[in-house]
Amino acid sequence: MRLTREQAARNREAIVETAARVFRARGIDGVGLADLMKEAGFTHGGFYNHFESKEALAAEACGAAFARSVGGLRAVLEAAGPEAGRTLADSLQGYLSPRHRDACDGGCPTAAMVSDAARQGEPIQAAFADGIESYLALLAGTFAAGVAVLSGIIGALVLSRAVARAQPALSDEILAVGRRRLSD
Amino acid sequence: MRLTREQAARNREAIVETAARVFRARGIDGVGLADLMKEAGFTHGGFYNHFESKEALAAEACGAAFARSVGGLRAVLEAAGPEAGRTLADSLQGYLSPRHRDACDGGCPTAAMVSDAARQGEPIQAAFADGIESYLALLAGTFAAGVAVLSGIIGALVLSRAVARAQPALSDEILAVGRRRLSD
DNA sequence: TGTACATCAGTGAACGCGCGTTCACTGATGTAC
DNA sequence: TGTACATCAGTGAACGCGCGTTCACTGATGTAC
Repeated sequence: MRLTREQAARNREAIVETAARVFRARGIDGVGLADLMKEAGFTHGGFYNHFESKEALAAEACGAAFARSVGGLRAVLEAAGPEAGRTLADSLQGYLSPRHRDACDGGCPTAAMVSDAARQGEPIQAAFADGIESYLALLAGTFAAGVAVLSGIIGALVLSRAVARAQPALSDEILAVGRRRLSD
Repeated sequence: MRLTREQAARNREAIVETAARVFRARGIDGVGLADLMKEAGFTHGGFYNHFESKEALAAEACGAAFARSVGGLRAVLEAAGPEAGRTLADSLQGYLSPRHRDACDGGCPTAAMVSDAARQGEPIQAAFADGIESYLALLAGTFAAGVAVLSGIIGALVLSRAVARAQPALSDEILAVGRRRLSD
């Protein structure tokens, strides 16, 4: 049953991508390795052929989620690739859209996992710190301006998600106010 | 071993208060009922004498945490009780202090549990919605102004917590920028 | 007011289940000759 | 280039453990007479 090195690497990557998705949707502690491996198309026994521990995978998955997310923002700013027509303003409006609110698994890793991150150890928080620093550097000219924008949109998004099931109208209003503030 | 009604009510309250504390610190899914009951001073078998399920307790504990938190803010605004000397500005500065960042268990329940809340069902999100609406109503004259203030401070606090263990200096800077913005 | 009994908040053991992790095994790939 | 063997990414069962929840039991409180 031994696979080619290329296939093994592809399988490993599939596990990381799956983890990046399900950890955002259900939380790092909310997903078991058996479930995760099944979702990636494997049995769970093989997990330790690729990763030292669940925490190691989680750190890598957070890193991958941030890399993709930061890459998307960078593409918009450079007006390159498939994002050529989009502006930063479009991206920020999209960030505070009901669509993004309702799709944690492909969205901003910070918004999806902040309170998890606060309880995790150094390896996972390091992935967050790298990602957040990249955002801050890209978002505005100064550190302070970056913090202002990032805190505002993340705060509004997490608030809207925290009340979405109980008070959908309140959730929508919070997003709408956030979007309106961005265009000032 | 039957207790007086008063004692039973006090014990129940102790469980709720303990839950409000440990759920904020370690997450709702991060604490088991056995641990929680032990911390409150009981064996875990008696849990179901007081609550229908862990989720029911969690909803009540979130409600209690919000009630205390909102009550504190209201006391400041009315300049009443032991908070008579504090201003709203003091409170907001304190919200973005390293002290509040490092003490999830007694602090703002929204900041401590937002990403948990996003994954929970209606009963828990209802407690969040009530709490957040109270904050919005108290914080500023208009709904939009309330959303702006609340998103900004919650966003900054959760960001600072997510990177605190990996990059303490970055965490401090995020808080400092947040505080500076408040005094503009 | 005093007695007899039902109530119920505790205790502690147990339930089935899923968790992260380990392990013996398989068999095609990769390597050494 | 062909053959023999070591490597290792898979499989599937098992490990001890803690989870939420249930239950039989205890004995002081609360209630009915």
